[in-house]
Formats: sequence, C-alpha cells, structure tokens
Amino acid sequence: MRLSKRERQKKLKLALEAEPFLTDEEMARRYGVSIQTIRLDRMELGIPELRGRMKHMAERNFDHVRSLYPEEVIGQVTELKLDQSGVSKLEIREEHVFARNRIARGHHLFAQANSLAVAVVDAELVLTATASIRFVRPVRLGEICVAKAHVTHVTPRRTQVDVRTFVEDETVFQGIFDVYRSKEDQ
Amino acid sequence: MRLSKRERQKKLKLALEAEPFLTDEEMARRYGVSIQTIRLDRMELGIPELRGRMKHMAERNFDHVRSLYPEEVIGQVTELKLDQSGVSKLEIREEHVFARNRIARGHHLFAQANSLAVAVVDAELVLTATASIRFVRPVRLGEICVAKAHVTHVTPRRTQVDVRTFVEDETVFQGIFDVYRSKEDQ
DNA sequence: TACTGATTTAGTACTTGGTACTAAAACGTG
DNA sequence: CACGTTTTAGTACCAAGTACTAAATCAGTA
Repeated sequence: MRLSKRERQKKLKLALEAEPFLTDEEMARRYGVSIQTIRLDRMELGIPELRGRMKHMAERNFDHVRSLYPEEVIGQVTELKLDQSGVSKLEIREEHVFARNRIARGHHLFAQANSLAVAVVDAELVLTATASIRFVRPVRLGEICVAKAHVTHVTPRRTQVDVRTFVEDETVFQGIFDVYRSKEDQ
Repeated sequence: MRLSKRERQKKLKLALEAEPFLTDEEMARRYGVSIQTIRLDRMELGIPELRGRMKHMAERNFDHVRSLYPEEVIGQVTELKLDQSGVSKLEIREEHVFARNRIARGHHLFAQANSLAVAVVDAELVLTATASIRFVRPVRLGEICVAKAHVTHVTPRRTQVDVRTFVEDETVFQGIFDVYRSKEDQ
C-alpha cells in the first residue's frame, strides 16, 4: 500500500481543485490504484463525475461572468493617513470561506491586514518583512471585517504596523507587521 | 416542410447561443424533425456536441477564474503525509505580483504556506490560530515557490506546523503556524 | 408523369466516461 | 487464524453522442 486511503483521498480532492478535468482513469494511473478505487473515493468524498464537474463550471460561467479582479488592497479602504493609520472593510463572501463550514480562510484576513499595512506606509517600495499574527476567533460568511492599522514604530528602513480586525466590536484578528521600505519620499 | 433547412439552421444557431445546454434530442423535439437532421445541421454549421460545448465553456471559465477563485490549497500539492509533512508548488504569475515592481504580494506566499499547513493536518475542522512569519527575500514574477511543511509539535487540540518556502535552493519565506483542530479521527 | 437531386429519416455499430451493483481477492491487525 | 477493511474485477446499463449506410420523402422540372 503506497498511500493510505485517507491520504489518497485528500490528495485526490486537492488535485481536483487544481485540475478539475481529470478522468477517473487518469487519477487511477497517477495513484497506482484501480479505477474502482477512485470511484469509491469520489463517492465517499461526494465528488461528482467529470461531466458533472464540467457542466457545473460551464453553468457558473454562463449565468454570471465573474468579475473578481485582483485588487490593490484587499477590502475597501475607508480611512487613510499615510504613515499613521488606516481602516479597511471586507465583507466575507462565498469565495472567502471553506465550503464545508463557511468559515473564512485565514489568508483572506491576513491579506486584508497585510495589504492595509503596506498601503499606509508611504514609500516607493514597500514589502512585508515579518509578521506575527493571531486569528482570535473564526469569521463566518456574511460578517464584515473592519481592519484598523496603526503605525507604531519607525526606523530608517522599517516601519512597524499593528493591525487589529473587528467584526462589530469583537476582535477577530490581530497582527504585527514589520514592513520594509525604500526610496522614501522620492 | 414546416421550416426550410436554412431557416431551421439559423434558428438552431441562435437558440444554441442563448441556451448552450440543449441536447440534440431536445432540439429535434422543438423543431419537429428527427435527431439525425439536427446532427446533420450541427455538422454543416460546425457546431460541436453538447459535451464539447460544455467542456469549452468550463475551460474558459477555469482559465479565467482559477487564480481568483478559492482553491482548497493555493498552489499544487505534490507530496502529502497526513500529520507529518507536505509539499506544494506555486508559480508566481501576473495576478500575484504588484504591477509596479513585479514582486509577489506577501499574502500569496502566506496563503500558499497557510493552506498547506492546514491541509497536512488530518481532522474534520482545521483552523489557523496564530502564525509567525518571515518574508526572507522578495519573490519575482515567474519564480516557482516550493513550500515544505513539517509538523513539529502536537497537543490534544493544536498542531504546530513549520513551513519553509524555497525558490530553487533559496529560502524566501518562513512561517510557524499554530493550527487548531477538532473532531480528530471521528 | 416520371425522374432527379436535395433533404430527411431510420437504423446499426461503436465511443467515452461514467453509474450501480455483485463478488472475489488481498491486506492488516487483534 | 479470523474478521473487517480496502481494493480489484467484472457485468449490465446509461447519456449523448460519432460514423456510417441505406431507405424514404419532397420539390421542381424535363
């Protein structure tokens, strides 16, 4: 047995997210198991057959063309005082959550905080160097995250930005970003 | 002859633009002709079969949306040992970088590492609690990031996962993820 | 009216990527 | 060793076709 059942199923699931057009045959070949095993796996995982997956994707494309562009700042910036502070708002939508439990994936909260931290720093080139973060409580579909950033420390090449994200009055995320910058005021 | 051949074919073409998911059978029924006639029509018009049309739409949708849409794991998982280790690969494309300097936005590297950390943990519910991260050097457009995750510590409700991301042999990102889990082995 | 070419229909064999089901084998662990 | 789990094998069947052959029908005309 090269892979345990659980591992194979997890990989299978992950592989299909990246490449939804794999046939059972191809997957069987990849994992060195029989086609029946793959089918049992799909059944257990509730993954539909190739044609079902294609149809679903085609339909989604057909009835509403996606318009999710990569934004400069994740979320909407509502306040901004360069080198001082900033606020951004992000509504947790379908595309931000795990399908299973409708809890927001951590990296979206991180992205909101990180891009805000970078946005408040006024320099030509701004890059995050290190960060220490805490996901205080899970955020659910529909909740609105308000991230508040404050610059706390400035050295010649670094700026420290503290970000705290709230849902209503509750802190849900907290992060300290150490941001590198260069060519300031050019 | 209720409709001339030309008229039928013209209608058919228009109908398929509005409703691409029609089967030959349904179209035959609609126009009161045999299924073979519809097939001849499609051939003359160069219209592919239903499955081909669906596949085409799904593919177009996939290419367009793939990077913006939530994948289970950001990047492609190449190795996975549950509760032990995992490896994922992510090519830095246009949509990952700042337009200005073509350097990858930090949150994409974070997302790759974070989602891999979550994927290696084998439990029903897995959420990142805290993380300490370091962006060791900027990553540029075209570079391929290989993230390697290792479970370093396990307690009843928490798993610590260390992730290091490389471009070639160079470390570009480093993170320690403290991951919360529940309903293990149920 | 009979003929002719275009159009339509019928029917068969075969394809892909499956489902649904039964049954046998192999594995792995107390 | 026995027993449950996991894997494999194999069959019948399905949708929605392709590819092909052949017959029937129609429409206009010689």
